[in-house]
Amino acid sequence: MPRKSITSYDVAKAAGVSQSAVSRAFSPGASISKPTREHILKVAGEMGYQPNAIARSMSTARKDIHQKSGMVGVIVTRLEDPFFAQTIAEFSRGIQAQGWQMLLFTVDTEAEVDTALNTLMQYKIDGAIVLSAILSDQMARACNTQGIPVMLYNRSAEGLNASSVEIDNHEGGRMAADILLEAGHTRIAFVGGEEGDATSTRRQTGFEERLAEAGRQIFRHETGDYTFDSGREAALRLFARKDRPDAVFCASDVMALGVLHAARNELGLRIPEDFSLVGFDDIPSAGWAGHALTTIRQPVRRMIKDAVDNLVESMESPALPPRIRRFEGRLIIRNTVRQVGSSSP
Amino acid sequence: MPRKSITSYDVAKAAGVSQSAVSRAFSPGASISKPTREHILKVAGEMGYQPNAIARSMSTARKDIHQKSGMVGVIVTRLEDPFFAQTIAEFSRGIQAQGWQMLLFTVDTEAEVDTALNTLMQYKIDGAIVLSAILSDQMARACNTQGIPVMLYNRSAEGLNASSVEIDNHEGGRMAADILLEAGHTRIAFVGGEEGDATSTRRQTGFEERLAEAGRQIFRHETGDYTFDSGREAALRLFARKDRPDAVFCASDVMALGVLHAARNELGLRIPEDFSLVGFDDIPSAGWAGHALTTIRQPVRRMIKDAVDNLVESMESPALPPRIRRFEGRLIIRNTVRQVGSSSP
DNA sequence: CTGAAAGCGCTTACAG
DNA sequence: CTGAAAGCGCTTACAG
Repeated sequence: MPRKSITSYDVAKAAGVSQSAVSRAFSPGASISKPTREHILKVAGEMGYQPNAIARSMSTARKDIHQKSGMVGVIVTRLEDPFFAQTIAEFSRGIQAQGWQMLLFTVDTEAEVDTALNTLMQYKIDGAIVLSAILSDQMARACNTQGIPVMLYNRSAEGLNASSVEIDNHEGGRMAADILLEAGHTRIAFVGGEEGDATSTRRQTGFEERLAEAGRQIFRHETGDYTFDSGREAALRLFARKDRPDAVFCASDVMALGVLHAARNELGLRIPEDFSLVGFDDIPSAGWAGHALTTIRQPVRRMIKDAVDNLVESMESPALPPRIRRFEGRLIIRNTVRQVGSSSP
Repeated sequence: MPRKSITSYDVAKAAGVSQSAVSRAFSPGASISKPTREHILKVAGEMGYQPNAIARSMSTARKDIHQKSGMVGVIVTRLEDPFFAQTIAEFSRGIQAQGWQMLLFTVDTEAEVDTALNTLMQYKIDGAIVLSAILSDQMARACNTQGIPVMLYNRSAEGLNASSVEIDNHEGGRMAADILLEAGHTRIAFVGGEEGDATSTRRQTGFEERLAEAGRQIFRHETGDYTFDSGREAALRLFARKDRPDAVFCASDVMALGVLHAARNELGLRIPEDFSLVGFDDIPSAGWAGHALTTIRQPVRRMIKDAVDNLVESMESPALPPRIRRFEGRLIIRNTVRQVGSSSP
């Protein structure tokens, strides 16, 4: 027995004004006298009236102007990953704080991003955030002609008409190499993401570059998929052979924790006595006492605030050109890297 | 230079048919001939036309019928918590699989749930999911009269006109007590959520009930807020005194991991040699090799599938009465509880 | 400041 | 099966 919800006409009748007046009472800058607005708001409150956001969005469509829905679409893969969970949580708060709603779309592979965005566009989102994935050139153009700004997070744009916010992966890779070289390591392994993964590739490139400056190169390369289990398996492979690495750099904390747990509890190795370990991201569990993972921290809060602010600006001024922003990571020294001098007898 | 997006009128003109025909071509069961539909779909495809979901939602509003938007609102607190991250990830996939979109609202305290729901209702959501929180009686009624079914997850309803899916917390508490009693423990502490937290209270009640049956009671009670840090602090308090517990049951895995890390790495205690530890939920990191936490598993997949299916049914048949569903947890024995007989010399 | 009216892009009885 | 038209609940020029 659902009843029809009450509309601005109902309120108008009850308040003895026109429907336009009711609409104006609920529009912040509208031209309406203070007493009229207050009276209407009072009557509306008593009746439990709430403006219909869908109808508002509908009527907001004008010639050559993108229809405003008040919603921003967010596309994410692997939401169960702590790094993304934290990211989505921050985005959600940030978007709400600015008065927008978040339409969330979960995708399993990067290939689905275009389709997801397409679906979201049918809902007339005012802007889109794509996490750790890239969209096609064609899709970027479609967003562009429809006046929908796109923000790439944890990826960068390169020629696509999209803003982006990401960590300086190359420099982060260099930092990781730095501390491992400083500790005197020589057989340094790298556990990265799958072949072609942009983030992992950049971290690796920076890492190798710094290694090369010291006359070294990666001792062994393993591939994972950013899950704990893939880190665990990489560790098993890494330490199965006789010539073991004396240090491991992982392209993410989650994988590093997989390495750490497998090494300590399945392989009986000590960290950092038997090998040093460095991660990337600084997710909450990296700091837990029993992990104390040395890692490269991403300033997530600042990065997300920047991303949200920039997207909001673009949604409000569609003419704004896209902006690419890169943040610096910071080395967080905890207990998984051998101290200089404390190693050799 | 955003261009106006193309509408069904544009397609109609290009295809030489009426606008109604275009609309029908995109409505699954509509009365339209196969050749006409195919022709329209072809032309539309070439033009890149996509129906406007907002307009569709608008025109779907009819007398005494709730306007369908195709969106379900989801309200969550603490999305950064692994348990909720996993939950939201599953909900997102489940909702999408059924053809709905997810409008996500993050809230900091339970008091904000009503307001959040109110906002979501302005967007004419077809249904709502509230995670680990309860809404007011009044709000439940408002949803009811507007024909919006509400699904409570991880909470139960009791008289509210809302469906719910949750674990049997009472029985889960009993299970935890069971294994601890069986291991021969006598000084059993409990780390729960804040005063009045429904979930924690139920787990505690079941736990105490089983303890009482064995002629025992809780040795010490600590309070946390479901965060890792609060578990850590509870452990510090618990083991600061001379008369220490020999077992700890935590109302969540996250808190149990806080206890575990603090005990091992800050207090120098061994688990289960110095005390046994049991958690609740079985989040992914509970199973990591270095944790191997004994816990009560929630069948999350099944629970969420059930919740989504039930909500979808209610959205499609508004007359359906709410349904309360409780799932059984399962004891997952790992390495944090002392084996029987291996304790005393 | 206020009201009457057009328009947003669809869906769906209503007639043919 | 098909088209003309009303209607969904708003916003916003346009006149007063």
